[in-house]
Amino acid sequence: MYTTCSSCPNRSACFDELSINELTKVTEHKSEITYKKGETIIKQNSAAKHIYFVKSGLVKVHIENEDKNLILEVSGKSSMLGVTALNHSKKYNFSVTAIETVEVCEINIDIISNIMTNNVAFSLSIINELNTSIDKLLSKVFYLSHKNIQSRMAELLLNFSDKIFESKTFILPISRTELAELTNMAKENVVRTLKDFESKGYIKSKGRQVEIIDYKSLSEISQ
Amino acid sequence: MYTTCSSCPNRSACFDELSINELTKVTEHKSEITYKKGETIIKQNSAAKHIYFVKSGLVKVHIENEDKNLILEVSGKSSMLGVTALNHSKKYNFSVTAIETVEVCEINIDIISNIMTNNVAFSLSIINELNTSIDKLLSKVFYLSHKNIQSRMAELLLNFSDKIFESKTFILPISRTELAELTNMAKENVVRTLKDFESKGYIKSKGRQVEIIDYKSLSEISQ
DNA sequence: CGCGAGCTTGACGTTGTTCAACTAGAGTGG
DNA sequence: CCACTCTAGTTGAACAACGTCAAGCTCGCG
Repeated sequence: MYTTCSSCPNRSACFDELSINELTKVTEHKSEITYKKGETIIKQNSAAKHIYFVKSGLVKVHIENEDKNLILEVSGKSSMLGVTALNHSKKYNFSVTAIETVEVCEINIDIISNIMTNNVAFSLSIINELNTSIDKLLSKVFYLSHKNIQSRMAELLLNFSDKIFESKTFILPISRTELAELTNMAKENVVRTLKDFESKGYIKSKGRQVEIIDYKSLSEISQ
Repeated sequence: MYTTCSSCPNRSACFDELSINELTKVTEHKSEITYKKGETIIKQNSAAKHIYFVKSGLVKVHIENEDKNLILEVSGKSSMLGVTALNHSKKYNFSVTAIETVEVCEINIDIISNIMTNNVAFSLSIINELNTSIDKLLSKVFYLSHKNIQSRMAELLLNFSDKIFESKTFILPISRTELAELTNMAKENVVRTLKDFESKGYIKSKGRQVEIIDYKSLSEISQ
């Protein structure tokens, strides 16, 4: 289903700064693409040609490495991906992969750059977006250096519940192994920690199905 | 010693995008301030009123927390500090403290914002700057999640040698405790790791004096 | 029905932290 | 000038947290 950017309900916030003409220009130059689970949207270190916007579905943003992967975050609709390639290297510094069926709008980076050079409000909005990314990364650095596995898992579950699914019950969109890559722990410890939370009555879970029972306790554990 | 921004040898890269008039405007509105060791330049969570530029000396960028501190990086001349407060919260998301005598230029954030709304090239340069910060944070996330203490300490020493002091011999600008906060290890392990490197002939050290002897081995350890 | 990927469990080993005690050096007041 | 104190640094031993390994299990799918 084709959507014009001017009427897209899931567009990123920075599009609010565009004029009618600019929105039309973006609409004309964008491609809407559907990725299936497991397909690569952005490949780390490749030359940046496009900026991507998630219309629907969930993706994982991750750093690839010979021995050990690292998932930075799981994000969904209205996410803007690839803006961090707007530096002198012009390369993506992470990979993005669909973890379910995902609709993405792909816009040539030159179109975006061109609009930025003519529309300061849009540039400022991009700056705001980048600063949000920096905030997230600062939280991640804190999360990795100051929290134990219980705390990291609790925070992860609350994050899924609050930010991604907006519900106390949800289906984990990723495997145990990927949960491990997202929380920086061994996959065995993902299992053990989830079991522990269940035995303490904080959650109910079966396979990927999760229900948050005791939000307050999880919140305290996650600090 | 008063310097005009147009002739400042240590100014940040984004100033290259300013017109003569804009440089004059910044020069007229900036304050040059000297901070002594231990003095706070930016306080985390305070309302952002200024952007800071380091003219000389070293600062530590850190996140404060009740029980455990976290140093993000040590930076020196030409660093731009506080741009990440250009988001809707308008608060600094970290603290910056002088670790030696530091000369700083302080510019009102409204002056910077005003120039950004009139000069797209400057905004784009700020975007580039922010993307460099993001790259650094991505490296930090990787560093924290994938490297052991030996590897982290080796990387830190090489970073001081290559980036900050540009010399095989240097004097550590921070205490063992702060080294621990920067590498996310116990201060006891900072001591042990340094001793270990010395016993293996990778470095020579006495107090804060360090000499890199076997760059190659340290580089391998740090990956 | 059997295969395989992902999941689960327990035992064990390693890494790194914590604790407690000790040392060295710098600053202070008598 | 010498005791005194205070902080930073150092050391070893005990301990906890977490990862690794190996084996067994489950469930969807051909």
